[in-house]
Order: sequence, then C-alpha cells, then structure tokens
Amino acid sequence: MYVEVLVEIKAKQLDKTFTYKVPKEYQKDVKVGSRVLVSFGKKQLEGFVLKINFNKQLDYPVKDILSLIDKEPVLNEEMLELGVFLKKKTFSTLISCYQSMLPTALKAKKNTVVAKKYTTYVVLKQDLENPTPKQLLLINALKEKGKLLKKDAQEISLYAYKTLLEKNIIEEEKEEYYRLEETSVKKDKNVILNEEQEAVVKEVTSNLHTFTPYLLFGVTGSGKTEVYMNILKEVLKEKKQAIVLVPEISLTPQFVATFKARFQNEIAILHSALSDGEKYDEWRKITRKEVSIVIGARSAIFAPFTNLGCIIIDEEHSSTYKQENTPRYNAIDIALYRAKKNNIPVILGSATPSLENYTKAKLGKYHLLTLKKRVNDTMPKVTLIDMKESIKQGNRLFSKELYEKIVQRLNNKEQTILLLNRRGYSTIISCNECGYTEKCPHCDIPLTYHKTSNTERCHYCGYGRGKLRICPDCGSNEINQFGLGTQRLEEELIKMFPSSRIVRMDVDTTSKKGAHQKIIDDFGKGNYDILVGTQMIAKGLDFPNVTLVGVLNGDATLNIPDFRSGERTYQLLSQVAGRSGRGEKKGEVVIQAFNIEHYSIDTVKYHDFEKFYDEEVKIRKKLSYPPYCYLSLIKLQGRDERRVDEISIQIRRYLESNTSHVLILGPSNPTVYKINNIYYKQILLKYKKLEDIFSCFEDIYEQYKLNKDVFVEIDLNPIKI
DNA sequence: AGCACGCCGACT
DNA sequence: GTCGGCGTGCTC
Repeated sequence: MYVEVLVEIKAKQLDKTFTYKVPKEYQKDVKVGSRVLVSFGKKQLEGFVLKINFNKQLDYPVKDILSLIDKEPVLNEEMLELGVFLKKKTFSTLISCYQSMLPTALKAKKNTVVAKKYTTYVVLKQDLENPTPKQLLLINALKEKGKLLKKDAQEISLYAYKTLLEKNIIEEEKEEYYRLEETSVKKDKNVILNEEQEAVVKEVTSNLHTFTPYLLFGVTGSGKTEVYMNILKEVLKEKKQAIVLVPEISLTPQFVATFKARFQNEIAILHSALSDGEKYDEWRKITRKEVSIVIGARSAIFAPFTNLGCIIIDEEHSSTYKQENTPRYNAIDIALYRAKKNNIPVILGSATPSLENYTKAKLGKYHLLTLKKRVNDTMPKVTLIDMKESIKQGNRLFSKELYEKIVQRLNNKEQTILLLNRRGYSTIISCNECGYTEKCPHCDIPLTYHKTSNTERCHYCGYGRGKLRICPDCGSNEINQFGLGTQRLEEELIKMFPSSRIVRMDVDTTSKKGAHQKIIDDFGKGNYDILVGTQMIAKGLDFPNVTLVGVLNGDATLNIPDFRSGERTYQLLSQVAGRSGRGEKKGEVVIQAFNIEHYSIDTVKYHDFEKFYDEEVKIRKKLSYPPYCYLSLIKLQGRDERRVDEISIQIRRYLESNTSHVLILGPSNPTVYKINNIYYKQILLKYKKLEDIFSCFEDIYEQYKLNKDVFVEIDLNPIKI
C-alpha cells in the first residue's frame, strides 16, 4: 500500500506529492486527508495523505511513512476539494491552502502539539469484602454518584483512595473537556419581529434548499442580528448546520452572548483572540457534530460541517473577508462556492453594501432584501460642520457646535464617542515652511513621531532616529508635529473638560489581550463620559446611553490613495453615526470636515445610501473601476531593482501579446515601493471577463513560480492596490 | 524550506 | 595548495 503525501513545506518546488509506503500496522487506519509523519531528505516532516494506491510501479526507492498522526482524517472530502479550488483561485501552493483552512493544532506541522485537556474521574470497578470504614465511605459515595472527580474522591480519604486503586477496586477515568468556558449569562430576549424583518425571514426560510445568494441591505439598528437568528432557528429545525461570519472586530463577547442566549451550546466560536488550544476545542465541537452553528471571522468559512444549511456573512462590505497574505482568498467567494455545492442560501448583510455586491443585487444576480426602518424607528440627526469656517473663527480642533454638544452630554450624564481617523497621517513630522517630510531610508515611507521615546520611527521596518529640530531641506526650525493623534486629542480633551472621565481606544491602548474588551465594557457600564478612538470604535458597539458621536476629521479617509476611498469614507461615517441614539434617547452626530460638499460626506447626513451609490457608481464608470470591470494585480518584488523592472516589463509584454479586451496599467510603483531594501512593482489589470485573462495568469504563475531573484504574485480582486 | 554538491577567490 | 563564498538542484 502506497500513499501520496503533500509535505508541510510551502515552497513552490514542493507543490506536489511524494510517494511513501505504508507499513502493515497503519494500513487499516490510513485515509485520504490523514496526517502522517515522514522522513523527507534529512529531516522529518508532517504531511497530508492525498491519495492511496494499492500497487505502484516505481523506478526509485520508496520510504515508509514513520507514523500516522490522527485516527480520523483532519481534512474531509469537501475540504480536500475546496483546497484545490482555493489553489486555483489564489495561485498559491496547495499546502498553504490546506494549512489556512485548519486551526493551528491540526495543521501539518511538526512541533505544534496542542494537547487535549482531561479531567480525571474515578469509578468503582468491583466490590470489596471487608472494607475499612474510610474505604466503605468512598465505595458508597461511588455507588451513589456513579463517578467522582479524582480530587473529591481523594478528599474523602487519600489513603483509602490509594489502597483501593492498588487493589484494582476503583479505576481512574479520563474525560476530555473543552477550554472555552460557557459565558451564557445573558437572558434571551423574546423579540417580536416587525413586518420588514418577518418578510425577510420568510423569504429566506422558504428557500432553504436552493442555492440563492441574498444581499440583505438593512440600515444600522434595523435588527439584522434578530433576522439572522430567526433564519438559523429554521436551519436547525431541519437538522442542518450554519456558518455565520462576522468581522473580527465585531465578534465581541456581547455579540456572542446574544447568540448563546438563543442557541445555548449549539454554537462554536472561532476567532483570532482564542488560544490555539481553544480554537482546537471549538473545531472539534464541529467535527464531532456537537454544535450546529459556528460564529467566526474569515477562516471560519472553512468549518468542516457536512450538512450545511445556510451561510450568513454579516458586514459584507468589510475588507477583512479578504486575506491579505497567501492564499489571498475572499471568504465571500468561498461562501458562494460552498453554498452552490450544498444547494443552500447565502445571506450577505450590510448597512452599507459594497458597490460590487449592491450592483449585483440591482442586476438581479443577488436577491435583494431590505430593512429600511430602525427598530426604535428614529435615525440620528447628523450635522456637518465646515472646518474651513470653524478655523476662521479660531476653532481648529473642536468646532463651537461640537464643543457645545459635548458640554450638553456631560451635563445630562449621557455619553459621547469621538472618532479621529488615524489615516489622516496624524503623527507625521513635516516642515511648515517647505513641506519637507522625513522618510525612512529603507522603506520610503514617512516616519511617525513617538512621544514616549521622543523618536521618529518607521512603521514598516522599525528604523528609528531622534526627532528633527531643523528642516534639512530649507533650514527652518518650523518643523513640527503636524495634525494630531488620538493621544494628543485625549490630552486636549482633558484640558478642555478636566472633570470628565475620558478613555482612549486605539492600537496603543489595546495591544494587550483583552484590553479592547475591557475599555468597551467599562464604557458600557458608564465608567466614562467620553470614548476617543480610531476606526476600531466605529463598528458594532451598542450602547443606549450614547447620544452624541463626533467625527473630528471626517474627510481624512478621502485622501487615501485608493479608488475605494469614497466608499470607505461613506461606510465609516455611516457606521459611527449608527452608534448614536440606539436606545430610547434620540441620538445626534456631528461630522467635522474640510470638504463637507463631497458626496461621500453629505449623503451621510440623510442616511442616503442610494444617492451615495449613484454618485460613486458614476465615477467608477468614468474611470473604469469595479463594478464596471474586475481588477487583478500582479505584484513583483526583489532586491535588485533593475531585475524587478526587467521582469515586470517582460510580463507586460506577455500580457500585451496574449490578451485582448484587457487594460494593462503599469508596471508602476506601489504606494510603498521599498521595504527593507526590497523593491516592489505592480501591474494592474482591468477586464470585463475573467476568462479573457485567467489562462494568462496561470501561465505567468507557472513561468515565474521558481524564479529566484524576482518573486511574482498574482492577486485576483485585490482590496488594497 | 534546508541541505549537499560544486566551482572560483584570499589565505595559513 | 586549502577554506569558504553562495549559485544550483534535489528531496519519495
């Protein structure tokens, strides 16, 4: 018996299987999808069995597999096949696809031992004649309870315990337990659906046996979660399973608790904050069919359910569903693929749908479902403030209006959330006289100022230097910290409102595990009056006492060099606006910006997605961007800039002579074109049909996959360009 | 990925 | 003459 093994190394040269012989002892247990330990060259590696052959003629000596790692295969049939699909779509090695479909504990990788956790019990095996009084006490306790925790039994009498164990009267028994403790403290609310919600649930649940992609467009606070839960209920009634994807950041304990209150222990949770052991345990709940719902971030789309009933993707527009490293897959594509295979619906939900998916819905490729009303029936009032005017009045940071509204909340004991976009290049040192900006000598990106160490540092490679005092370009000493960060904003706020309780939430204050949640919990409990933060405060927070949301620099995200910056700005502003007035009190939103006439900002005022969509789509059409075409990116990198240039020109030539109806842009420098002395180049492709170019991508991948000096990658439908 | 093999420069 | 640089090729 021979097996074809895919080893754990992600090298493109090893993107094929190797044949091994299976010794007798493993023959009955080895299955396709099992992990095995093999000797490969000089070392030992783990790998997946992809095929079993009973006879094989070979012209080279074959080694035996060293051992079989699992009793049950870690990759089931659907996953094995899904890996092949992933590889094809992402131009990456098959092993990297399988690895990213599995939790760390189950990857083929040596030295990743994640132990199962056991509790030791003790049971009675046989009776004992003439026991001592202590022994009798223990035996009777066991007779009564059936089994006891080891430590409880030992508490009765340690000495009797030892003797009985030696005499084989009692026996220890290990029982596996799961690490993630039950957190269901929340009570399930018995919610009555409104008409809109009812209609959506009815539509989806009457259609659970056909592949139907739905786009659920529901304004913030319209009760999408409740709709999801009602759909899930029907899926469970049919004894089927469901995957619910949520962006990492929205996967808060309060979100999970809402589901657990409804579905109790029918749920497994998968997200990056869990330890490897916890992820392993949650995964096993799925494979052992102990749960029917998995709620998780991107990679949960690979949950190995064997009887899927539906897939829900919340916050469909979120860029987190695309993995930013290889394999560069998009969870939505995987969802559609699995749903098609299983003949089930997919629900893509959002308050601010992506232009691509909303267009598909308009064209009838997706079935559009809408929730227009908030559950509490009032949308927050949005005020736009022109900062050009405010600065003329001498108010650089807080406009008079925002300041006054904050004072009002403080007086009324209501809470305020303030958003400052970090993307406004807030801590970049530049000269106020000549505009000179200090950049990293290795990475060509602006250095950012760190107050704690009084240094300027590169965010990419870590290069640091002391703060500049004089502009090296023009000699001016007007070289200053420009703009402001959340830390500065917090300091300013403390000065302005010395008696208020202020908390800051950004990458600096949330780096420790659990810090993020602690800030949110404390704010939710009312321990603070004002929450200041970056984008991370925009999503999912649901606090009834928040009646004011202020955005300090509403148009900062418009300056990001990306064709989706308008869309991102609208999404972000709508999301934060949605944090206000979720309870009984009416909410208000103040957005400060230099460019309040921009359609991405002024449509937020009336929560007018349609109008935003119409404006944005015009521009996409004019400049030929999605949804009017597809994009792909060929990325190149290497230490020798000239070689990178050479190869990129070669690839361009190849594309020119082998494609038609494809627009080829570049090669050009990406926004950051040099990191740690490695040079980057990219070629951007625009096309209407993937078939016009896909085989070319395959050729390019094959041609350059073993290239040494220049590394070539292909990213289908990239998120960042 | 890692490791061996192999072919040219500066050294006890 | 040898030690060692890292380019090339192979791993069942």
